[in-house]
Amino acid sequence: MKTENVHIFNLNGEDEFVQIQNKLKSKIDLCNIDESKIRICAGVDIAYWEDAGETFGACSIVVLDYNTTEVLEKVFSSGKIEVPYVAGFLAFRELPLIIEAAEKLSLEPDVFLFDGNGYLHYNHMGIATHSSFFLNKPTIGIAKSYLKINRVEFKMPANEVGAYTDIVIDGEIYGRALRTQKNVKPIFLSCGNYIDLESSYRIAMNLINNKSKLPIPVRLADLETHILRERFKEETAAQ
DNA sequence: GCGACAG
DNA sequence: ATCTTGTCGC
Repeated sequence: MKTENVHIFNLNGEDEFVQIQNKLKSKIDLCNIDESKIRICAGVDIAYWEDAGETFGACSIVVLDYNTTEVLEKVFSSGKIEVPYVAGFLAFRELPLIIEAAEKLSLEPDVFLFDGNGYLHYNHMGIATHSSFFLNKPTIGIAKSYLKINRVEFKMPANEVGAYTDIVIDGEIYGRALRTQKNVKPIFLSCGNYIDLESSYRIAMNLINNKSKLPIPVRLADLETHILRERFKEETAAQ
């Protein structure tokens, strides 16, 4: 699948990162979507490892039939990670591998689910939102831990599958603490882009089974990156 | 110096 | 994210 050429690479420092975020932020469109038109969905994740003092990563995108959750396609990419992890700038670290993998897709997913936040971000520009500008598709953010913004804590949702509490910061809904399994900590859902929160919620819940608290596409991508890491670890170490 | 900190 | 064994709870 073809990705949009949004320049974000070869940037110098966090000041330029913020400039890019501000520029893209103004183009965010949390529009309503027609869920009945969703046929295929995708999960995106990255795993890391160290070798000779350098950091490497493997990205996996797993494409599923939205209705049957049958796996339709898997693509990956791997390589040296050049950008350090800094909370708030995850996209600049992970996007190169994500784009490389997305370019290998023969299918065009109707929606992408990311391991990380979207609109629930200091600058509304978490990885799910930022990625949408390359993919030109609706995206959803699924984080496993809470990113606190302006010292606002989230309210723990009821202990029932599907229960949630909205995360409101300065009067604006940023995302949702969502219970996808009973007796399991909630996940943190937010719009990526080109989609509304209610649709994001329904899509995420439609992709939950009793195997994981994560939506199936994200969970499968997570598992896949671990397999890829074992494979590439040996290949890079052998050289 | 200390705490915060998506992945 | 990753390093890692046992162990508490349903």
